[in-house]
Order: sequence, then C-alpha cells, then structure tokens
Amino acid sequence: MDKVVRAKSSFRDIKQQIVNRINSRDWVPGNLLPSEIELAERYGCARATVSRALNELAEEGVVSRKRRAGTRINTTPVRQIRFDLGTTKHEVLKSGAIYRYAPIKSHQQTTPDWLRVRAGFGSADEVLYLQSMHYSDNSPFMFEECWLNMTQFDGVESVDFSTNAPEEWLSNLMPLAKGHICISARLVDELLSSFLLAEVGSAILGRDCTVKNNGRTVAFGRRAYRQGYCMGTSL
Amino acid sequence: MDKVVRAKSSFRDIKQQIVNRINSRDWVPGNLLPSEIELAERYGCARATVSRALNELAEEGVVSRKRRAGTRINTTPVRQIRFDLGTTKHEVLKSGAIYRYAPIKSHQQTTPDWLRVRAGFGSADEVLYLQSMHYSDNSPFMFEECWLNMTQFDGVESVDFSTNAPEEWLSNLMPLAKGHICISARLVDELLSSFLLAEVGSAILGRDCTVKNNGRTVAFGRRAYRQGYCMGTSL
DNA sequence: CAGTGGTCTAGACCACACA
DNA sequence: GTGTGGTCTAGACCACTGC
Repeated sequence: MDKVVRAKSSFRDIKQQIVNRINSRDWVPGNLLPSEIELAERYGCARATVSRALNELAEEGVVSRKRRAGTRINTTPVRQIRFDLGTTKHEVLKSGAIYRYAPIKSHQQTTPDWLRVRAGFGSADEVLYLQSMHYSDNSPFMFEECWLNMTQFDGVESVDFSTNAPEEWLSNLMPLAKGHICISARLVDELLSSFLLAEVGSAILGRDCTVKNNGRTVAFGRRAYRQGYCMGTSL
Repeated sequence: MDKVVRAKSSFRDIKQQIVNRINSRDWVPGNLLPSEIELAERYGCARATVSRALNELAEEGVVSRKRRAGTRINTTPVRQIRFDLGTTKHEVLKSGAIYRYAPIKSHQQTTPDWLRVRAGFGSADEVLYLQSMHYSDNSPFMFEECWLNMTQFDGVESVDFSTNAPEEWLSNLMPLAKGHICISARLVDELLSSFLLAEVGSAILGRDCTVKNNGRTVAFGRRAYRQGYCMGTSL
C-alpha cells in the first residue's frame, strides 16, 4: 500500500487539532466541519475515532451535530460549568478539614402553603421539618433546613437523625433521585446570624434543592453557607 | 446456536437496567459490577456497547472505573450540576425578553495590586477597565466590570465597545478560552444600587471570571446580577 | 503476570432530514 | 433518494495496576 504512514493519532489528538483550527480562525464559528468520513480520511483513522472526537466536542458545547445537516461550529459556544454535588461531609473532608454535624431540632407539621407551592408537595401532606448545622474544623460551615414529605417515607418519624444528616440519609436511600436546584444570595437574619456567626445584614450564598422520586416531590432542602463561601470551578 | 435470542438492547437500555438494579438495591453502592465481558455476555451484546453504557454512567458520577480493579458503584454518587455559560445577550433573549447593552465608562490604568494577585496578571501590565450594564426588557439585569490585559491584546484601546459588550467581543476572539469562575454573594453598595435599582444592603448574586489563554491571564470580569436573580438547573 | 478497562478498526445497518 | 450522523459488532492490541 502506498498510503501515507498513519501519524500517531487518537481521538484526543483529533479533538485538539479541531480546537486549534477554530482558535486560529482557520475554521470559523457558524460554518460546517467536513463530514466524519472526510475527516477520517484526512487523519488516516477509522470513522468511529473521528466520531468520538466530534461527539465529545458536541458534549462540551463546541459544535452541534445533526443528521444529514452535518457538524457545525457553534457561534456562541454554549459552554457549561459543572459543580460537584457531593454531600457536605464529602466536601468538608475533601478540603482536609474535620467534619462535624449537629442536629438542631425537628418536628412534624402540616405542609405550609409556601412550601406546597414552591416545591410541589401534595396538598394535604404532612412534612417532617429538620434543622441542622454542619461544621468544618468546628467553624460554622452550613446551616440547613429540610422538609421531608411524610407520605413518601414509611416510618420517617422514627429515623435517627442524631448522627446522620438528612442529606446523607436521603442520598443513601435514593442515590439517583431527580430534582431541581437553585443558587441564590441571601441576607443573614437573626437566626442565621446565631448559627453561622455572621453579622446580621451580611450577604451569603444559599442553595435550594427540590428532590423528586417517580415524579413526586419527596423533600425540599434550603441551605445557607458560611460567610465568604463561594462556588468555584475551572473552565 | 442455542444462544438465547438477543433481546432488544442498546447502550441506553443497559444503562437503565443497571440504574434500576442500583435503585432497587439489587446492586449495592460500594460494590463491584461484573466486568464488561461478563455483562456483554449477560446482555448478549458486544463489549463496546457495555463499555459505552458504563462510561456514560461514570461520566454521570454513578460509578467509578479503574483498570484491573473494575467498575465500582459510588457510595456517595458524585453527581454534578451544570450551568450553561452563554453570553448575557444569549441568556436574556432565550428568556424571551428584549436585550440591551450599554457601556458606562472605560479607561486605561496600571494593574491594581488586588487584581494582579486575584487574577494572576503580570506585574507591570497595563489594563483597560470597562464598566457596562445589561438590560432585560429595559430592566436592569446585570452590572459588569471587566479588566483586559493590554499586553495580551494588540490595539485593544481602539476597539469599539459602544455596541458590543466586552464579553461578546472576548468570546468571539477566543471562543474556547480556559479560566476560572466563582459564584458568590455580594452586598449592594451605592454604585450597584444606582445601576441595578436595588436597595443598598440587599444581597445579590455575583460572578467573577478569570480568562486565560496559553497560560496567561488575559481578562478578569466581575458581575453583579439584579436582585432576586438565581442560577437554577435540573438534576 | 493476569485481568481489567481504554482505544482503535473495518465494516455494517439504521434513522433522520433535506432535496 | 441520498448523505449525514447514530449505533452496533467482532476482533485486536495496549496500558495500567492489583495480585
């Protein structure tokens, strides 16, 4: 065969070469890329290899792919940031600090109207309300409120939350639950101030989380992080 | 052949079956899954198909894979949340509102110390400082400050930012730049108050972004979103 | 060193969407 | 119809790492 000796190439090299071409404005956003077959010939590899490279670029938001239409470079690359969503225990331990959890109080109540509307609890549901603190090296780290839908958990009123945080318990019980999450800014009030040791009127990061299972809302969590906490990640 | 007729199966079906087994506590977090070869036999498909299913589950944080060691179900599934990172224009238009951008001011200056340290600008670099507002249906949406490293952009001082926001310009120029992003809570001061029409002392969501190219910091952006803005996504 | 996952190939057929 | 990408296969070799 007189075919050119195949240069060392893998799906990673191909990805990089395509990205380079885009960055050097050799291939311009909005335009089509050559087809998989053509690229495979050009790079001297199998179509599957090109396919993997292009699929990962699509996953990363660099290109969009459609049958028949081809692979197009996104004009405004729909890039994404990702944040890990482990348990608080996990997060604190990963930072090298000592983790401590402390329950504050819990009681059963009828679902308040705001919660029914906010999280989609059924109308007559009873909830178990839990308040707890998480500490990092014995400094306040996060204040958590949690409402558990009692009609969705058998015997939840007798679960022991003295050493296990509600989030730990829930993530063990339904590790792959669906839901919705929302990051917002909150002002520190008297209650938060006392637990988080932050001045009343400070701004802190908050996180609301609705947890669903089989389409039914099973829990709602509301967190307030210590002052200065921020969510960071690389691009 | 007396082999069982292959049930309809694709990598999606296999993923679902594995997830089902985990949810039903048939396979328990912390334990090993059967090897690719074994699963391929069990499901009557090629190893590559099982491999794809398992790789996607790993990508989603459900399992962890290691050579020789096998595929293990994560005890605390390291799930992730993702946020789209389009331009502000994109975000506002997607919500169905009218977008408007307005530059406030810009001037050249030597890099302040806090910025050199914060974002890793070189020591003697000059920066171009830009202030601008973004509106959604003519309501304040976001206040943005941007510092551009002038040693990294030729002729940046003569770029026209009267109709193009710095972020638009930058994302066109280097669509796939690397960097770091940080979400935090901010208090509204006099300056923010006047532009965002929020009360002094309110809490709002902020976002800092360092943009790098070839390992050098080329820009730093600091945003303040309108009061009540939150970042939400589904799980 | 042996078994696992990681990658690649060459080929095949299918699904889709545009002409 | 026709040309894309989407998926699957059977097989191969490699890279890592726990035994």
